[in-house]
Amino acid sequence: MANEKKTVEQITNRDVDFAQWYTDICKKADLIDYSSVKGCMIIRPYGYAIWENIQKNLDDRFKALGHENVYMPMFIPESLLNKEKDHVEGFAPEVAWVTHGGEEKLTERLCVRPTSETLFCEHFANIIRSYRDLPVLYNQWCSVVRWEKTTRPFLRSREFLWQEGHTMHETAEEARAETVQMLNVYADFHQNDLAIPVIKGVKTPSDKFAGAEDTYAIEALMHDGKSLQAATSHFFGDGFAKAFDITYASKDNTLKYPFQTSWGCTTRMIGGIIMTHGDDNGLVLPPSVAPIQVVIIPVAAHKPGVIEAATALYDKLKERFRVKLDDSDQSPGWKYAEYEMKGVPVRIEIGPRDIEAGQCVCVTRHNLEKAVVALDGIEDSVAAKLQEVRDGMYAKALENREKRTYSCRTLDEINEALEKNGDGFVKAMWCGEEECEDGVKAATGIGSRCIPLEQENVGDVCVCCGKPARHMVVWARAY
RNA sequence: CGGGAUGUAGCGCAGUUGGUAGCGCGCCUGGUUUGGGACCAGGAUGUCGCAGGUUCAAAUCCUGUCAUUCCGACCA
Repeated sequence: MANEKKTVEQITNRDVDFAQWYTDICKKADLIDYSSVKGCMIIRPYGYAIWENIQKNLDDRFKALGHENVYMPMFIPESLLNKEKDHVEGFAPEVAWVTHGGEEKLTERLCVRPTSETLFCEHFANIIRSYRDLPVLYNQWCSVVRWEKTTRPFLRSREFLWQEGHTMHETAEEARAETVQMLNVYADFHQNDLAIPVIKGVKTPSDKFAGAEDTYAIEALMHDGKSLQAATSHFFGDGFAKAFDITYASKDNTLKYPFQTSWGCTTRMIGGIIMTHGDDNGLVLPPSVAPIQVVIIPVAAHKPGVIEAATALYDKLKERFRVKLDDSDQSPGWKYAEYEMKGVPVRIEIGPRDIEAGQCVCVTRHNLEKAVVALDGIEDSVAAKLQEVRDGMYAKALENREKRTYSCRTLDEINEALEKNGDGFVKAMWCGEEECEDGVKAATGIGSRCIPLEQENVGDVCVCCGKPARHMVVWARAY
């Protein structure tokens, strides 16, 4: 009986069917539910709470750097979307159109924003007059719509939540510095808060954002060896400014075009958390964004003093941590499994034996190790445990990435490495020609992810054509 | 967008040659339990994804459609 029950609630083994495992976690950890429209997911309270924590953390970081939040409309008139040529070409195939208002056909159809560059540009043209108006440092939290063909929860949904920063600067240098600064914010957030190691790099020209001069990105390697673009930061130069006629009077009293950036990250990061840290027991959440950082489970709760001790513990911890006391009448074993599925970083068990001894049992989610901890000074012990979880998670993720990173000099070496060790990051040299980028993809199935900012010399010639190499590129299969 | 698979109770599934729907878990009530998904007894829950069609009769056969999922091509 017990076995049957376990089977019903169990998730697919991660290493047996990674895709199915991922989907199971999304549903069983109560992160999402499906709606009746393809690719549009319902983010449930537990999933949304993760997003809120991500938002809070990043929003504080943005504001500390002088950015202000704004809100733009969700509709873009077709003529406005069409103003920048590369931009339209990039997004037109995947926008959703509004053609009617009530029963009446609109004279001009409106697209549901797939991104808001055009709206920001239209607005910037109206508000930027003088060099004194610069820089403009805006950000917006909203949802955007892209009519994807293949959809997956968090990783690729037709509507997704994100943040898009849009800034305007006097000089190209200043805008470029902003672009890199924000890339670093994302990288720091991923590594320190999400415990996800990332590679910072520049996209190859074929992989740039539609309308950007340079696209920077951070790439993270998931447990199955596929890469996830976790955030992007774009340097626009003055291309959009020219297309939208945004000018300002400079100090020398001449009209100039400002330089622009945009940068964003999405609910996709939640998918990244799942695929980087999750295991066969379910989700594993980084303490920094976990809706519940500590769960307290009273054991033998009916025995005198147990609930009182658990409540006292809860009161002690709640000032410093997001803590939950589960005093429901489920069995302790059920609760252990439940909060493991939900990825709660630290679990505290407290029963009669512990109370007697003035201690509790502390279990860290990422390695399921149990430790006996004194109730005296428990706040600091829990803080240390949470740090231990974050560090352990990072180390584990980094170890997986190192294990799956291959330096290759030839296409054959790439195929051999992937064949032998499975998917991962391939470091290989590139001449800079798009034909060779395509050539690598055709010969090995992996694509260029980015040109890392930190370059290494893996060889002197292009892995594809053998001509002199210009960059070391990281290649991988991607989500 | 192409190829495969799947839609029956909240979840996992069964349902034979067409005859009007069942099992396990969960849920509710009562009791006993409680240190790794407890046990006993009783109870409630369904337009069989949706729309057409064939038939005296459709969960079952046919057509269409929507959604989920996997594999490719495209994209955060």
